Amino acid sequence: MTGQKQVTSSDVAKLAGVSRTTVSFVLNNAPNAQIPEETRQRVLMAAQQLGYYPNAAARSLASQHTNNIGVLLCQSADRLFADVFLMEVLSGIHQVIRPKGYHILVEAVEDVTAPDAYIGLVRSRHIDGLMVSGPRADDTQLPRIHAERFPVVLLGRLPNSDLCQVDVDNVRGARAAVEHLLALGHRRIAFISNGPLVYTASRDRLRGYVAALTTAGVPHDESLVRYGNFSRASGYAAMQSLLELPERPTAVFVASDVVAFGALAALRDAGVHVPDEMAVIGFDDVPLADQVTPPLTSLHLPARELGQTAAEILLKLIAGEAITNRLVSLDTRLVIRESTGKPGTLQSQPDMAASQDTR
Amino acid sequence: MTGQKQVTSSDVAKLAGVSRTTVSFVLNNAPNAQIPEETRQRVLMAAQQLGYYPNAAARSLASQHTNNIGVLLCQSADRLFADVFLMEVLSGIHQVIRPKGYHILVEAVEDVTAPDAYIGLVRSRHIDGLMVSGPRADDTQLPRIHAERFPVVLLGRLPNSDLCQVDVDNVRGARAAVEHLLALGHRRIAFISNGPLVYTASRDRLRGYVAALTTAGVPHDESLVRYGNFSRASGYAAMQSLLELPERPTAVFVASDVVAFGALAALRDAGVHVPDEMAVIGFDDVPLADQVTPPLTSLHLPARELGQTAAEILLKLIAGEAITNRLVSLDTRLVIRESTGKPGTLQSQPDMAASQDTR
DNA sequence: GCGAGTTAGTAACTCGTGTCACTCATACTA
DNA sequence: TAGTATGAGTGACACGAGTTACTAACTCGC
Repeated sequence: MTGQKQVTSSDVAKLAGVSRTTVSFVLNNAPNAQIPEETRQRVLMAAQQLGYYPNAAARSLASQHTNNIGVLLCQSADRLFADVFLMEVLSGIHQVIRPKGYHILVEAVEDVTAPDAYIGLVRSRHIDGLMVSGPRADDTQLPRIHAERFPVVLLGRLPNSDLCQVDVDNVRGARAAVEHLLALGHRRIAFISNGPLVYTASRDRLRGYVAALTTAGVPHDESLVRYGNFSRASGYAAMQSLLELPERPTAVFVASDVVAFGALAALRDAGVHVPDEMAVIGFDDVPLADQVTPPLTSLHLPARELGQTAAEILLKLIAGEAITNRLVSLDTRLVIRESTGKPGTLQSQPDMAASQDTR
Repeated sequence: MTGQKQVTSSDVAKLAGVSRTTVSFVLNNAPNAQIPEETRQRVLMAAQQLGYYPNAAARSLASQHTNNIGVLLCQSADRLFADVFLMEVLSGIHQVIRPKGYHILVEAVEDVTAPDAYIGLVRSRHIDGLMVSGPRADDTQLPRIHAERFPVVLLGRLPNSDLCQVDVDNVRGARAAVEHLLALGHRRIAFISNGPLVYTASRDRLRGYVAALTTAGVPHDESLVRYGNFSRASGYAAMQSLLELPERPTAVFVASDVVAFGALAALRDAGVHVPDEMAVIGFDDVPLADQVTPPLTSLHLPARELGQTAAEILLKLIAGEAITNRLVSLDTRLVIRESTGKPGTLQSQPDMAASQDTR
């Protein structure tokens, strides 16, 4: 297609006056072969001069590895948020993987349950390892691939699986959120979930909420719990419903920033002042969480770090190393803004590794 | 690494009782070879039964194409926005490319000016074509790759280049924004750029602003122009400066939503009501443009369509087809929200293909 | 029954690199 | 001097598929 004749290792060998084998040894720093510095330099010069780049396909064919890792995106319901989140994750993966000479093959799949959704990627030896973002329990290919001992790391939780998994510690994050509200003096704290409880993340965030209350000796009032569905609208509705309660909560933990935006809108429309009449804390710390009125206190997801650690694990798996810790949980970071009260106005009681927003 | 023995076409041939050549012919639907249906079925069954997937490397080596296309991200200054935007673009590319059997190799590069930044991807025949997002004029590899007649499509503008380019029509978009304000009756309209004028996009948006005013016979007042730098803070400062003018504008076109968020904050802090005392219109229509107070009227960037058209062009280039239109401009779409006034309250004068926000 | 034309299928070469096993000097040892 | 290391480098095969040029068998017309 390009019309350009490819420079091969034979050309380099010819120019350097050595055999092709020697060229290969020099360029790959073969540990066994002894090559005198003088020859080495001659080969390197020749390669440089000709602008030689080894053919990737030939190299893969011979060496049995591609230096590609696959990133499979099974986009979940919260698209909007997933977008920006995933780009950060990708960036983290890239950061770790590039210095080792790997490339990223991105694959999005609409229907993971299709029998041929992505197994071809693995079987055709397109990639050396696979990263699955948003794994699903009804994915039948994952077990098969795992059974073939193909390196796989999941970004997200998949219960009852012994695959390597990297995820955010949703329970601890939710706990931290509620503890922050408790530390500010709130006792009547409501909860709006990010999504339905079929999602592990939603379940875990609810669990963290309950746990924090229990630990603090605050009774868990079921009537203060509402469910969102990842959308702004669901947050609006949930908050409206909470406002109709005979005894209003003084604070609400919304397990998703986007849903929290809806809640904020509902509060504004109802003329309820945030944070004086109602403190609001979100989750995810989406990029524009500090742009709304009032700027939203939230829990920052370590997206880049998720990508990095997952990539490190995957590289180990590819190298055949043993993984000691198959379930990694990364901590969220509490970012305090104005929606929970101006810092310092109330009792400021540093409960966790909380950081002021410095964007 | 995986320990699993790969199924080869020889295995399939053996099982089907034919030669390897026949297997290849059947599986690739070779147009020349005549294969009776009965044999065809036998081969297909055998392949199916063994779970045969052709080895990608071997296939690439023999056929001289990889079925991979590279997407190079040269992240620009407006990172925050780029993230979500790029994911949309990727999605569009994927949509077009996947059905044709192509995969996406994502590569981010921090320093494009490095002599070896990404040319290896091309030279090593890792990919069949390249898409460059955010191309830069000081990129020295691009001309070299182009000279080798390697298929390349740019996402963005690169003046003085005969490479294929797909971009948003920033001039027309800006024009539409200002025309909307004019149609609402505004005459004193300020401008805040998204970034410094070294960026083509910034220059074009300014040009569109001036063009719209000129066409409408409104004199262009230089004192109403301010420059942002992609950040919220720059928008805040720019708007403050505009508010200090002896004769305030009644509307402002901010050539970036993020910068516009800053402007909105400045207006709120100054107690200026939007849109009654000051109409504000943004550009980009970032996902949370409808989440701020008041929801921001903006121009929607067709991110997915950008990816799609770029992908279509790249596929044509790879196939060796001639490209008639090397400079494609996609139109933005005016999304009217509350920051320019409730629709219908003033004279509603449909100026362009404006659509109500239906998110 | 014979050449021409078609059908069905294959042997053998190619793609470019990695790597094992082996050679040929030269240097060192006893 | 014979024998053995060691250093420097190569020949040849493997990797798995695409593809060209060819053959063998079979059909048809006369």
